[in-house]
Amino acid sequence: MDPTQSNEAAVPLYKQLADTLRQQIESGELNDQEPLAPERELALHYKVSRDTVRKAIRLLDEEGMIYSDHGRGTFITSAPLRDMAKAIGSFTLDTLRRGGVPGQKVLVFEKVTAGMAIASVLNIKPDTVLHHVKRVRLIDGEPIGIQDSWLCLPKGQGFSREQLERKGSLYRLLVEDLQIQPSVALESIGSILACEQDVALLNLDKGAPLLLCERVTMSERRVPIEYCEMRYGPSYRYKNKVTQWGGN
Amino acid sequence: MDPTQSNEAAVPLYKQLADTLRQQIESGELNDQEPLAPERELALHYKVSRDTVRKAIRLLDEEGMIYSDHGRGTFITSAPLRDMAKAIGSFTLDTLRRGGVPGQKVLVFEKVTAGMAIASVLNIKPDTVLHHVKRVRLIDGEPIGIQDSWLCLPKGQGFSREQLERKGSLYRLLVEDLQIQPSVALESIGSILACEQDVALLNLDKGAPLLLCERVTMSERRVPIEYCEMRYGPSYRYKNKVTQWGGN
DNA sequence: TAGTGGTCTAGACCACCCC
DNA sequence: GGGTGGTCTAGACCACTAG
Repeated sequence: MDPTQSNEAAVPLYKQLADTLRQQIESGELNDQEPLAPERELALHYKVSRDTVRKAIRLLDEEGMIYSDHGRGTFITSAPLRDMAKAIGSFTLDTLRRGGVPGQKVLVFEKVTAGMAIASVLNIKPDTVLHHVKRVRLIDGEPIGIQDSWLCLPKGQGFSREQLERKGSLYRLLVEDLQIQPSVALESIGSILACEQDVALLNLDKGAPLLLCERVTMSERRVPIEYCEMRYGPSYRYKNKVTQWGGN
Repeated sequence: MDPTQSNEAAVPLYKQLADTLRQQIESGELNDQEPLAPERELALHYKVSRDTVRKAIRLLDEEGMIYSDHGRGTFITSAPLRDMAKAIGSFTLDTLRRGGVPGQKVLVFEKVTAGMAIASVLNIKPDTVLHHVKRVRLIDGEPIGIQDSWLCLPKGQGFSREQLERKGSLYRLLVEDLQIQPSVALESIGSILACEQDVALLNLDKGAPLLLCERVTMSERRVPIEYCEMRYGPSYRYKNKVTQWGGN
């Protein structure tokens, strides 16, 4: 627990501590709704300052692993709730959690120039060259949804169809191969009737209702990097966590 | 900027500072994508520690108002993105932002005993008494969605139909009248065909696709307080912000 | 009243970006 | 090299909860 020595990796102390605690929780060393050790005690035990402990706790809180009650203690979220929180934002993890095998079939892989609509949401000039990828998402080989992605990558960066098919996940390709870390995405979600192509690709009945999700993904500098349209059949459920309360 | 004196309200310093900065941004004193003053400078100017400044900045970051870049500075999110972030999680705010007038029509207001399904998601014993409220949501008087809520309130607490109709918002009723602050909600979102009742209430065509959103809302102590089923017609778009990346 | 989390401070050093 | 945000510390006091 010392990032100055062995500055290999150089993971911050509070992240190391969070990893340690996360592992303890997931391995069942600590039971649901049981209190964690008090912050001061953890600080003493791991030989870090209380502030560092608090940062680790905050991280785990944001992940939905634990929560703090003023004056009472810090408690472990119940296992069902933890599982649900983990499934959020990840087709792959959610599928695995339900015991399914995630997959994809790449239908279209091309470079295109941005039209007005996409240029507008990505905040770029029309006719900028984009990567366009159209995929069918599979669970246990069954088609579940269609994803149309338009990516605006930094000049000189790109990837091949084979690279994407090997990774199996566009997100992992961005992070691992292109060093691009998505930080925030804004989504607009609605319903729509399946068109003929949707019916054919997803193996649905005519007139089936679809979940339509449009997403703009931004890098850490809040530069839009991807616009994505997703269509899911009625059997898929999108998971979400709400933490902002404006006054519904 | 001193909570020890005039301990009226006793709003923490970093929240006061966040309010100040938020107001400056919204009033246009600072322009989009312009850098904020450096943290050390803000600390000096407002006579607080740098750590307090950082807490305020973190708060505004979570709200989507600003973002920080290591080594470069802290910048103001562009206005369109700020607006979109503000609309999240709030039917009322989103509607107002689009220039509409939000409304509601209460269809059902009753006390019921929990069935097995609802008892399970709310983590309570079956036959516990719940408030059941069914409403149609309106924009400019037009029906947009149907919401079915089951509320599990602390013993002795309750509210009347008139109270709800006066507030116009179940959320505000919880916070202002019952001192219950929602902290996290987990949602499962999918699509479904409108049934006969949906068609009639929302004034849709037969076979219209609906957005179905099921939500469990929890209090600050992670006690489930509400289960809600929402059905929206194709004209409504649900807004969402994604900040967790597990590996899509 | 004792114990917990929440806020605040002052100062230090590191990591990153850009000139 | 100079300026920025990111991490870390040690200690103080406040606010809330529970026995």
